Amino acid sequence: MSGDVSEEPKPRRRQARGERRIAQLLQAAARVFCASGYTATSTNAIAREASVSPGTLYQYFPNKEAIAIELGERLLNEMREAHGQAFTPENLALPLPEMLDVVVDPLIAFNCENPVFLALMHGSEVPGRIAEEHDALHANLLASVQEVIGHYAPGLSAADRARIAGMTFAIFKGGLGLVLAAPEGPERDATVAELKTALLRYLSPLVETPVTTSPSR
Amino acid sequence: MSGDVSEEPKPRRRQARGERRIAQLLQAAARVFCASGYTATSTNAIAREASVSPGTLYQYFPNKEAIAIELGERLLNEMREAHGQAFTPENLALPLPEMLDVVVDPLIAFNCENPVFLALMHGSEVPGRIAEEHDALHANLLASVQEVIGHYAPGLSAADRARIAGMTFAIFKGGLGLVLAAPEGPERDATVAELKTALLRYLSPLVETPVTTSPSR
Amino acid sequence: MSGDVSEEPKPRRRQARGERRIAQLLQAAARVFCASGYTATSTNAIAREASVSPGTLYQYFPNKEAIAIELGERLLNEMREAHGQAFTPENLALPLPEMLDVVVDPLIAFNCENPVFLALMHGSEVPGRIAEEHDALHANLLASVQEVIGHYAPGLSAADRARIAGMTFAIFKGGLGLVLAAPEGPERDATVAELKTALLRYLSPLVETPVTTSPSR
Amino acid sequence: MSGDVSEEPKPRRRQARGERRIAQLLQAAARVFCASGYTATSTNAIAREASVSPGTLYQYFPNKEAIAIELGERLLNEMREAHGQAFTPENLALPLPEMLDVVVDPLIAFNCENPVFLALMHGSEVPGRIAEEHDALHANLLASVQEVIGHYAPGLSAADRARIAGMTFAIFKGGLGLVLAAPEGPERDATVAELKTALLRYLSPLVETPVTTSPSR
DNA sequence: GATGAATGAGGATTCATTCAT
DNA sequence: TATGAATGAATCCTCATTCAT
Repeated sequence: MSGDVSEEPKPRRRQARGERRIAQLLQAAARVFCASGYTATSTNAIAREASVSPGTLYQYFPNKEAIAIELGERLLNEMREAHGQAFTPENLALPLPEMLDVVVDPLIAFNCENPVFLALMHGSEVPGRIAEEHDALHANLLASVQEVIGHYAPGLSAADRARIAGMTFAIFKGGLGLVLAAPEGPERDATVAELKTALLRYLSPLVETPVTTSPSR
Repeated sequence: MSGDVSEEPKPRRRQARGERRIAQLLQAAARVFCASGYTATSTNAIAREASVSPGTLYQYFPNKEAIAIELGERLLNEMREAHGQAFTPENLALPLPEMLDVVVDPLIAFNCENPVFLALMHGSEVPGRIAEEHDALHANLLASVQEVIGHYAPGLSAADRARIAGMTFAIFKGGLGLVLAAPEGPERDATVAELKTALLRYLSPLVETPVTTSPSR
Repeated sequence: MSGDVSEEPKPRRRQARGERRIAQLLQAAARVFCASGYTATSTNAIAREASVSPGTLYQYFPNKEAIAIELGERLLNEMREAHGQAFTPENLALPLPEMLDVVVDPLIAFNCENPVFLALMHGSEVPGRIAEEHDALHANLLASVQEVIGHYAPGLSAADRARIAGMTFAIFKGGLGLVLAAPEGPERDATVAELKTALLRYLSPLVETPVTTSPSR
Repeated sequence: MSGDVSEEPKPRRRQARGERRIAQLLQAAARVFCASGYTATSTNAIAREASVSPGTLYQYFPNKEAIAIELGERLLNEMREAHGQAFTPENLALPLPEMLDVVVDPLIAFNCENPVFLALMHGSEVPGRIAEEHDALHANLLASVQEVIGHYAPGLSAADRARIAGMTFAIFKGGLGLVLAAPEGPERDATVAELKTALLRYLSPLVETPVTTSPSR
């Protein structure tokens, strides 16, 4: 790991160059996916957007699907790195409204800067069925939501938790779409606030507090 | 020449045949849209599914867009005819929870029988931007939601009402996706219940009643 | 021819009806050929222009080619009937300039009223090779020109006469195109005059007169 | 990095290959246009004739029109390069008969070697109307003819010159068709001679010479 | 006869993917 | 590695022609 210095420089440079190419291609893909949707995006268009030849694209990705998968993974990691502290024990100890602020705001911010994220999750657009390339992303995020739900409502059955997490995630995705569609500025802010309101209203009753007024469930 | 009976049969039959063909094509299109998504669906695939030659398809529709539009319109009308009584004055006079039962259940039932409906609304998959062919459908439904919202919360500003209607519709669409993804049976029923819960929790605080039970906002 | 009256009425009517249909179709074809050219014209377009179903068209003509052929033949006959007296012995006895007036003017007039004629002769547009459907028309007219040439210059060898007739006809067709392209009015008239001048200049030297003014050959 | 030799070969080769492909496609197009006429020619047929896939054709030309345009331009340039000296001051100073020899012969020779030229000018076959893709070619040549006419008959009004140039060009095109239709050998030669005769006879009277015998105009 | 629905091969064009350079 | 030319299957759509009514 430390020793063999003589042989590595070139590979490293190559790897570095390769990494740069990959990043370049993924960014281009992100832009084109956003502009045209995943299905309607052609690999040639991605290559063109990346100012690279189609051959080069295929040197790094076997096909369009692989690009979507890699892009999704990277975004997920990036999100985790940037805002992963959202799910720290301290945050999870916060009361629900505060937790939502701390967790949802950065999530939305991240998605505003990376609108592909939602594009990838809408994925192959077939409602109810999610294509392989977008599945991992989806499953991953859903798992996080489940975890949080489980934290705030530990008494739920696995099925209930899954269902509630699914609904929460669905609300979030739907609201996120509205947020991204709103023009930046007060309108978008209001939409964000509305989304948080919706989530709060949906989730509050689940939180087991000593004094619950409405046993709505 | 004598009675005006002799002339009608043929045109009528023709029209009937044409109507049947159109229906057949639209049903085929519905199936293929559901299976592959709107964008990825080819007109040839629709023709094949309808056991018809491509030329025949083009005798009735100038292009894929037109199929989507016609399909959307018909579904909308069908829905209105079947469950249009949902928005009767009597129903709008019901308390929110009952109204949701009366309105949402048939809507969901309709969508379970016509899953294209959601596929069409997800439309061209680019989040935030809705293609022409799906726009009308979307706008139409959104208008209905706005109306209902306005009915239950007449004091809202136009902007607020629009935002809330948008969020309500988004929640509905998201939940509907979950419902359609759930296998028929108790799981689907539970998902439907969950969706109604979500909508109820989101909308209850808007209802201006003297005595509000849950001061969640 | 005289007796059998009882059976004919119906067939006759039928034939009459058929003739009307055929005329209607040919007129429609003429219009469409003129507007789009022979090759680019579809049989469906002809049927539509004739306000008739494609099936009906094919009841009278086996294919597009047959339409062109029949149209050409009819035009030729019409032309002969209307202006066939052009080639009477008296006219052929006229001096060349007068003959040209008497022959060319009606020809051009006829073509101005029936611009398909030229469209059909340009035919399948492959220069030098003339498709079957337009060949007969061409050959027929060329034969007439040869006859006239032979009349005015009886001393020519068959080959010379054929060549000169070909060139004469080519000049006429070329000039006719210019005439049809010119807007009706003085410009068209001038073009007609120019065409006659060209023909006269080309043909004068062939006329064997004792005193030839221009020894250009 | 040291000499600028290392970088050029590839681009150059690429360009050379591209040029070769374009040339190959244009030659193939020329052959097919000649054989079937412009309208009836399909891009697939051109690709097949060029032993190339349809995709390759579309890498170089956006559509059939572009092929015709490029082909026309190249032929025009080629013609100008090969026989452009035709319109030198010296030639224009020649008496009409000699000028025709010097100008028409090479023109015809060029067209015999490139019969597409005429096919392109006959163009979209609708008499009187010339499609965009063939218009430039036509206009260009017509302008040349006008220039020459203007040189030999400077006293003409613009309208007269235009009309005479049009007629001259029409005669030339018509005669050229006959030439191309004639089998190579004495028959073709005779046809060429006949065409020159026709042009000479048509144009001679225009030439303002001190002693004109027949003021036919 | 007349209709117009139906066919299916064919045309223009695109695109994921491969390959020689 | 990088290029971009090349491929050919697949798309959308048209059209000559046929056929049931």
